[in-house]
Parts: sequence; C-alpha cells; structure tokens
Amino acid sequence: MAKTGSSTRKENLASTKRHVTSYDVALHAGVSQSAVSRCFKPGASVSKKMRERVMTAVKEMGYTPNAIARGLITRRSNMVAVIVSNLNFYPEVVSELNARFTERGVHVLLFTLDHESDVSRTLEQVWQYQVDGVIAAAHLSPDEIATFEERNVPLVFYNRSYEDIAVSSVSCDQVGGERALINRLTESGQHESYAIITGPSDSVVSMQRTRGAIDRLDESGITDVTQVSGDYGYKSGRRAVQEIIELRGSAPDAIICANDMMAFGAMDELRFHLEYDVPGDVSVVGFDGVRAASWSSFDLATVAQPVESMTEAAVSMLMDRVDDQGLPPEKRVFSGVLRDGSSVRN
Amino acid sequence: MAKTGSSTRKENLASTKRHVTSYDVALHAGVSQSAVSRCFKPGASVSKKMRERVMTAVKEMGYTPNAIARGLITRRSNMVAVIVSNLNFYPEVVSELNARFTERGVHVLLFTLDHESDVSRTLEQVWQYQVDGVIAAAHLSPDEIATFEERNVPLVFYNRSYEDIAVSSVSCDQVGGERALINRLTESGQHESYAIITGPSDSVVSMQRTRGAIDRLDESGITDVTQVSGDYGYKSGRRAVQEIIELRGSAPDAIICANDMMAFGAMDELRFHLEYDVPGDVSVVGFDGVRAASWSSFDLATVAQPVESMTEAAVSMLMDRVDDQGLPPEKRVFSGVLRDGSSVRN
DNA sequence: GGATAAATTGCATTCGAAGTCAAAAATGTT
DNA sequence: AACATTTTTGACTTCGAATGCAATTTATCC
Repeated sequence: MAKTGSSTRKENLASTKRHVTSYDVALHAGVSQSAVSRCFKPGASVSKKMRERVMTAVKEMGYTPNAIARGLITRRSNMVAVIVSNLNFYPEVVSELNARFTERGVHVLLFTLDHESDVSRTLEQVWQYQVDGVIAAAHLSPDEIATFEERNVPLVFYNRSYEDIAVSSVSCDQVGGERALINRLTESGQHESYAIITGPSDSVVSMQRTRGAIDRLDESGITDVTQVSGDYGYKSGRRAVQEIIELRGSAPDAIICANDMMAFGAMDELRFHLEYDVPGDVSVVGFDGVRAASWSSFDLATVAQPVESMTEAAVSMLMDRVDDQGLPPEKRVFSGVLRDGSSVRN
Repeated sequence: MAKTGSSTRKENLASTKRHVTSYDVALHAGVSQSAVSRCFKPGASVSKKMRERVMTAVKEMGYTPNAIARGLITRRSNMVAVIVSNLNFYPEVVSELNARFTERGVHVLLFTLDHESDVSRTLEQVWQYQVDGVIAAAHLSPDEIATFEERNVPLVFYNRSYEDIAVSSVSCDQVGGERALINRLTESGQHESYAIITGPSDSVVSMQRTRGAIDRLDESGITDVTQVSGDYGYKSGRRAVQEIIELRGSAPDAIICANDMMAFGAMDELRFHLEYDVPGDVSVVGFDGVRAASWSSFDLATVAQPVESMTEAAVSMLMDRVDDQGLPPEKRVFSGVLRDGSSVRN
C-alpha cells in the first residue's frame, strides 16, 4: 500500500519532467521545429545566427534528439544486428565489429544464439527492430537467408561462406590456412602419423578446415588419418585425444585441431594426463590465433585470422549495401597468417 | 555510369516493395488499424473472430510490427544499453546478460569503451536511443551517474559499486573473496613472503581486492608485501613478475594477482622464462574464475564470481526499476566461491 | 534603387503503431 | 420484447523528428 503510493508519486514526479523535444527547444528559442531539426542535419541550410540561437537553447534545455523518432521518418535506424552463435568463442570479433560500427555512427544490437534459442524467433526480433543491416556469425538456413532478400535487409556473413548461395560474406581461407599448417608439419620431417580433431559435423568452417588438411596430407601420400570430432571447446579437445589414442592404440606424431581451444585441451590432456611430451612425442596445431595461443603455456602453432581486416571488410561491405541496396553480393576471402610455435617439433 | 543506373533501378524496385504496415493489414482484412494493433497487445479486447481474420491477413502479408514506431508512442523501446569497458575480459557476462534480457523480450544495444572512446560521447548515444535502462560494467564519474537520475534512466552497475553514491549495483564481495584466498595460502603454512600484482590504479575493483589481501595479511602479521601493478592483461602479469623479482632480489613464496589473466602471465613467466616451479617455488592465486583457470595448464586457485546469479540479479534489478521508477537504489553483493587449484602448494 | 537570384525559414504533412473515447454489436435480464 | 450491461470495434489523435514546398529574407547585379 504505502509502497504503491510512494511509487506513484515518484512516477508522477518523473512524468512532469518529460523529455525535451525539438518542439520545446523551438519554443524556447523562438523558432520553428523544422529549424531545430535542420540544425542537427549535417549540410542543411541554416544560417549562422539561427544555428547559434538553436544551439544555445539546446544546451540550456539539455536536448538530445530522439533517434527512435528520427528512425521512423528517415527509415534508417542506424542500428545493425550482430548475430553470434556463441559470444565466448570470439569476443574480439564482436568487440572489433562494435568499434568499427560505432566509428560510423552505427549501433549494434546484439543477438546470441547461445542457448539454442530459436533462430526464427531471433530473426523475428531482428525484423521488428528495423535494423539497417545484419552481420551473421552463425549458421542460417537458405530459407532464412532468403527472407533477408525479401525484406531488403543487407546481410553479411562473418567467417562462413555459402558457396552455392548468392550472399555476401567475409571469411578466412580455411583450406589455405590448413594447408600451410600441414606444410609446416611435413616440412619438419618429424611426423609420419596424423590425427585430426574436427569441429561439429554441422560446421561448414570445420568441414573446410578438415578438407584442407586431409587433401594436403593426401598429396603427401598420407592417407591413414585418424579423425574424431569435438565441439570447439577445451574439454572436447581433451576427450578427443583420449578417443584418438583409444582408436589407434598409441598417440600419433601430430594432432591437427580444428580450432585453438580444442588444441589447448588436446595439449593439456597429452601433457598433464597422459604423460606425453608436446612437441617431443606429439605435435599439436590449432586454428584461429586466439590470444591464449601465444601464451607461453601453449605457444601453439596456428593460423591467425586477420580479425582487423576481416571485421573492417565486413563492416564496410555491410554499410555499402545499406547505402546502396543495388550492390550485388560479394564474397571476400582473407588469407590467414601462419604463426609458428613450439607446439610443433622440428 | 552503368553502375549508378542499375543501382537506381534496383532501388526503385526495392522501394515499390515497401514495408507492410498495420494499416496495410487492416485494409487487407477489412478491419481498422486499431484492430490490428490490438491483436498484438496481450490482454486486449479482441473477439476470437477478429483475431483470426487479422492473423490470417498478417500471415498472408508477412507483417511484422515495427518496434521503432511502437517505441515512439509507448515510450518503451524495450532496449537496454550494456556498456562494457572491454569485451575481451568477460565475454560470458555479456553473453549471460544478453540471454537473460532476451528471455524478457528486451534487446541489448552494446557499447564498448575499448579504444578509449569518450565516455560522454557514448552516453550521448545512449540517450539518443531511448533505452529503457543501462547496465554499466565500466567506470562512470559521479557527474555522469547523476545524468541518469536526471533523465530518469535506470542504471545498474555490474561488478563495481560506488560506496558513497546512491546507485544500484551488483557486485562480488571482493574483500571477502580475497580473504578466502589468503586464508588458503596461510593455512598451508608454506608461505612467508608475499607479493601482490594489482590492477590499474583507477580500478575500484582492484583497490578492493588489494585492500582485502593486504588487510588479511596484516592480521597474520605479514606487513612486508611487495606490490606492483598491472593492467589486468596476460602480458602485464609477466612483466609484473619480473618487476617483483627485481625489487625483492628473489621470488616471494606466493604471488597474489588481482585477476586470473595476470595470474596466467605470472605463472608462465615464472615457469617458462625464469625457471621457477609453480607451486614448488612460488604459489600463485588469481581472481574471477574464468574458464581457463580450470585448464590443466594452470589449475589456478582463484575465487569464482557467481556470474549466473550476478547477471540474473543485475537484469531483474534493472527491469524492476524500468517498471517502477520509484524503486530506490539497491546494492547487492554476492560472495565469490573459492576454487582451489594446484597453483598453490600445501 | 529595383529586379532577380539565392539562401533561409516556417507550415503542414509524414513515418507506423497505440491509446482514448464514443458508437456499435453482442450478451444478459426480466 | 424491451431494456440495461458488457464487450467489440473504428475514427481520430498522439508520439518526435524530418522534409517538400511555399513564403520570406538576404545577397547580387546592373
């Protein structure tokens, strides 16, 4: 009772202090609302005197333009959606994307598909918020991709490309990167037997990386490669190593992991739980070039994705398409950078 | 030339396919716009027949309500801003927050202060987007905090509390956690000399953790504690260890790190670059309980923040205040959980 | 100085959905 | 069947800023 009463009073108090609108400013400055509006539009026709008068009033009243109202009439929300399957995997990417969008005066609505939330439900939300474009670092079905076209919302995939669908994407040359890693392993002349820890079977990226590795090994005449799958997580790397050894009876000379996280798990399982030396007994390579890869504990040989270039490309590709809906889809592929490490023996 | 021409054509084509509005649906269904609107408002007075008719039309036309327009009239954007100083530090937190907000039909506008972007410029953006509330996991000045009050935008701090300011916050008991860690160290009876690697001097959290450690050590009669500072990053942990040894001439029995990341750096510097054994020669403890802390490479003794409870608390506290502006500020403090590890000797 | 061109300003309308209120329809009562 | 009640429905206005257009002011030129 008392609680309700007091809160109501405060609410009323709050509602007296309504938002300052452009009309309020106009009144205060003795000009028209249009004039106020124009003062916030770069390159609009406003005299110096007018601008001064308005800006003074703006300061005095603490006016901030309402981006929601603006978005309604301009049909430009200046918001983009970033859809990530799991934030934990590549925080740097989201961080970089966000920074680059912010530079351009664009804001990021974040959507994660972590807890297996329904993709279609997420897209529903995306449409409702009238975002100007979408960056997707998650898997979407062809049907879902088609709705972007229907709704005229530009879409750029990050780090996944759909070869047979006309959709823009920025990605890393998975195959080339993986080949470079295998080169590194074969060139040392120390590795005869190989095993691969792949990502989940529905991951296109994992498939590409695996294909790159298998093909390259094949070219070297190595065809008997143990292959087990993980889920990109540390623990699954550990489990995968157990599985490999169980399958083969002994450890291979080298283990190729579809990403760094699983490589860490693999290294730790080998070193701390199975008493193998890395790289003495087993060499390990990863993929991605996350921060921890260069930590002394791991010093993992990996392929670093050029995150800066890739995010910049994704952002500019998206914004170009926001500005000109007519631009055709484009797929940009960046080469990864081989980073050597002491997780591979020479 | 050709390019411009073709793009213009496509643009026109696009603009013919305008958004489907509630009015379009109404026309198609032969009802009023209000009726359509009501069908999307839970608990509104709509007959079964009407709802059916409208929903059929909605499906046929692929209508999606415009959240921007709705927000304008309802003065509820159903968006909150999450301001993070650096996404790389706690991706789980952002991820959890996002998931919990999504559950409640609220969307997250992400703001990072990574590249030392101006806080005031960021806040300016926040105001423009009419967010219903803000979660801040970053430092704000008292003046900046005051503007939230002025603008009637609920604010909840995550993992930082301002003792002398009436503002809501969710945080972890830094002092208690640190004391638990020191208990662990002293109880083993193996540690006489201590060093502390603090966070940046402007970090309140670091100050609290450091204070907790110093006070607790003091109570045990240990007053000569070497203290150096880092920036919460891996590299700074490594550098700090060098500094400590330079200052003391030798390594201490235990190094207390203000967070896990620096503890990893410290451990690696000790083990791989200075030939000290961890924990044989030096014990190391961290704070936060990030994923990597439990990796076998580190197995770091640390205090885990109850991220789930904390994010849930932050979200519900914020939304409560969005629903009832009258609620007074509240500070909730959660206890961390001591996680032992083999980075400390017994 | 007067005519014309150019820049500036204000009026009125628009964006899309929601809420108010009164009219209309459905329901209940005797 | 006549009336009172309740439920549904639609016309109209509102939110806050942007913009086309006409009106006004200012600048330019001979």
